[in-house]
Amino acid sequence: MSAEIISIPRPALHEQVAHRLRQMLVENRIAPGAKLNERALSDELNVSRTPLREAIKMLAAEGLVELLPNRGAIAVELTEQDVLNTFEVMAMLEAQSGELAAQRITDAELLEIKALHFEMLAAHTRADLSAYYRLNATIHSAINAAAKNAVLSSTYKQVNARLQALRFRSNQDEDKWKAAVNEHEQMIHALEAGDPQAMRKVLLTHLHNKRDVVVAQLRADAHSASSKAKA
Amino acid sequence: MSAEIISIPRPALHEQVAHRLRQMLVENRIAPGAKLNERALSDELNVSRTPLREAIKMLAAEGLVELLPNRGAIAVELTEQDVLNTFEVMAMLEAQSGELAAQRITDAELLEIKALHFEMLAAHTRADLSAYYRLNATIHSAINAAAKNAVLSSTYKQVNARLQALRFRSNQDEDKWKAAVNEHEQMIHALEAGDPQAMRKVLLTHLHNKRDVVVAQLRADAHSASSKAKA
DNA sequence: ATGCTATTTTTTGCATACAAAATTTATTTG
DNA sequence: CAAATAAATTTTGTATGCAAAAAATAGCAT
Repeated sequence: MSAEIISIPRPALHEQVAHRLRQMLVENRIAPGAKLNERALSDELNVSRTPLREAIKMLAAEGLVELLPNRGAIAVELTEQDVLNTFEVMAMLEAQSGELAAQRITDAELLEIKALHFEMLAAHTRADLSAYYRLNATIHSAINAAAKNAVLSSTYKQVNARLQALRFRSNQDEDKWKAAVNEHEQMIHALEAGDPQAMRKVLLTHLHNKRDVVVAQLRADAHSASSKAKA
Repeated sequence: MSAEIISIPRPALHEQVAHRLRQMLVENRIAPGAKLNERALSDELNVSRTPLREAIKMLAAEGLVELLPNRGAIAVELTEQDVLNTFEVMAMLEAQSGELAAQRITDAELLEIKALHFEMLAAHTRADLSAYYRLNATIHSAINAAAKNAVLSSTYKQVNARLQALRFRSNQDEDKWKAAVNEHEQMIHALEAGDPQAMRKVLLTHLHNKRDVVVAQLRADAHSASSKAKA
């Protein structure tokens, strides 16, 4: 019997475009509230408007852009209340993921999370912010994957995506960072111990703190923006 | 100052089409696993393929259809494991909604939920299954709305949509129904008492039971299908 | 008949064309 | 000069056309 021939055809254009648009949104190359001009984007991405529009519709369903009838799409602009609401949901998704992961994680998965944790410490030591955030996100994804629930994972990814644009800029101070690292270590202990409730608790704390950092940053940004406007 | 002129333009075609496709999927007019033929659908819905394809992309992002590269889209077919995973997420979303609702519900919202509850009893008494399911869904949506978290609501709606096609058929027996009604009454008490933990608990039980009903139905269907195939 | 290959047909994916709506610019009027 | 209005431009929304891929059919060999 021949092995299944898995052709890996490059993803469809609308998928590629959706991917690139997500990146642009997360990296704030498209600012919150900014219009997504179809002609400009199709020029920039070298595709026709058809797959571009299909991608935009997907992002709208994901909650990353807002569709204005006859006026195209804009990047979502989260109010502080939106951010709080989103964190309320994220906290619950992470708590549940952690709880399930503590019950279902395999040894290999746990080892990988430990390894990622050290890599994250390395990135922080090198002051490589980009790598640090990437590894942090990867660790949380790994915990999620360990929960062995695809619906939970996809829901998590989708809600989390809305916050990525914010966290990309949020720069926490040394104390907050130490607390975060401590919480990550507690997570690893809880996973090792197979203690779902401990896992839930530390993740709720972790998300709570993350929320506070992001909201503080948000307020600082809003303030500097308004004083800039005055000047 | 003139009042804001709110033109209520009929929604864009791709929205209408998405809505109708969702309905068709929920009502099993498009069976799980069935192909969504673009030409056939655009004929049936009297639209060109462009808005149809945009709608399909939205449904894909919502998890209602699956996109097969170069082979179009099919209605998602949930395995039993998928159903269990989905209920695991739904239970958590409902539990959290209920917990928040118990803290945030207004008197008016509570009264409306009570009214809906009696309407549901009426529908059941008349053996009006369709109205019964609709009212049941409306009550759960109302609890959700009372949680005052738009992100939670939209997430809830999206995950719930995947189960609608299943529940549409699931016919519970009298005992199960009495238990469900009892749980609904407990919910109302918990909301009145403003008791988040009681609310969480009863909703977890409620979803647990719903899951069992649906899974049992699913297994019965699978069995009758396979014995039919044999004959 | 069965399995394989070639040909036709269908279907999807993408680009383009056209119509309708919104936005911008120009013009007019007080 | 400001406000209002009208014309021009841009932008979105939808339909259609064409190419590539997949599916179905037909033909052929064993």
